[in-house]
Amino acid sequence: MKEPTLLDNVFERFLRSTQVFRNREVLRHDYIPGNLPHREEQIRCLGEIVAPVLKGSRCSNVFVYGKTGTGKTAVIKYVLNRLADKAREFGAPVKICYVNCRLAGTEYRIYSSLCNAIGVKVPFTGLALGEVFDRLKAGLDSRKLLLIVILDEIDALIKMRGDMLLYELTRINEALHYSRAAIVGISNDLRFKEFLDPRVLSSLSEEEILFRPYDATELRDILWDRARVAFCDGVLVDGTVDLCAALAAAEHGDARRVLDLLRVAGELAEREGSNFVSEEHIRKAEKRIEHDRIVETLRNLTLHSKFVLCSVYLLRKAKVNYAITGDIYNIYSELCDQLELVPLTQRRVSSLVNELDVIGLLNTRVVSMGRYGRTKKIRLSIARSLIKKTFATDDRLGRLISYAPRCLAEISSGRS
DNA sequence: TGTCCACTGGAACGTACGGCTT
DNA sequence: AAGCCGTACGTTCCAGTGGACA
Repeated sequence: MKEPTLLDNVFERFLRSTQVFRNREVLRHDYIPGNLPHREEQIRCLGEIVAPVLKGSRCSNVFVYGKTGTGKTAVIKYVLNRLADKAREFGAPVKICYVNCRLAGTEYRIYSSLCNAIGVKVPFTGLALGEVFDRLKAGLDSRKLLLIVILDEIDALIKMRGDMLLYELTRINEALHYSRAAIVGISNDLRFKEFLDPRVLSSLSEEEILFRPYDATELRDILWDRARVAFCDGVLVDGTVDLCAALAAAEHGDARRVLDLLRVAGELAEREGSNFVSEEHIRKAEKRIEHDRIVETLRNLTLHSKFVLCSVYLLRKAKVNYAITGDIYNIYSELCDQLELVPLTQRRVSSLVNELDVIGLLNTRVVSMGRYGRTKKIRLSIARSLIKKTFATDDRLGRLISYAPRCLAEISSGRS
């Protein structure tokens, strides 16, 4: 008989523990529920816009915008899935193609997704953009289809590549004789319209639908809807759902975030072997999500940004109240020397400090110290322990975390 | 009131690289 | 395969800045 391993024990405990989730998939971002509370108006509006395709006419282009987690993608997928069902029922030649522009990345890949959706084969690469577009038009016309193209995160594409693709797509019907295409553009950025050519804008925005953020009451309804399916009966203690909703409402009414919060809280309860999810679990989940976000951000920094952050860390460790650009640059250069790397210029390091400020790892403020010049006061805005823990696992940075810079004594004598 | 410090941050430019295009 | 192009990353240069200090 084999001895049970550590992992066997983990699995055993999991299987024996009381069940928290009935169906945790319901809490994932990509799950499309059968009911979308507080989006009835948008559903009806989009439904009315796309309905003409059931009678063989082209529908208007639609421009949908709203912040992340306001239900744009879910509503559109929901409505167009239903439309596709109805179209099959009535034998209408409708084809729907969903493309996430940010994930697709290039115009070529977007065209090639559209080609694949209507059954036109194109190589992964190698063709001129114009050629792929021509094949799309030819393929579309020969199949006599009503194509609805959903371009999600369209703002990401425009910012990266300009609006050429949208210009071509909004004019595609001029080149078609037997088919018609309509575009549903989805944008997270409300100012995105400013980037568009007026001709593209007027064509794309034949109809517009706005998704405003959910408030706490609406988030609570959404959450209850999902929670009833996701969790076993009696698992959610009174007040947990309300707390989740309140926390997320305070941060721009993002429904995705609230679902994450509840899922992670449930997982924490599950691991503890608890048979209910309490407010305590929600608080822990919030900390866990924030912790994971910071660790992920730290890991993904470039080497030099890590060095800059490490310099601020070392200053803070030496009890220096605040750092200024010059100090940080001195320590940073010393760290580079240690690893035999050529340091970047102070100008560049100053930009890196700004970037670290923008992503919330540093807190900076431009100050004038009179005769002693104008500079920037820089502080850490995350816990020192988090940096230590994350960088300790890195070969090179692990050494630097415990390094004592020579210039530190001079700095700390002047400013502790 | 003018000087001076220690930068800030904009602009122009160079280089490397990945991916598109022919 | 090779050229082209856009982008990211970085450098160099420099005008501008706010307040202590003489």
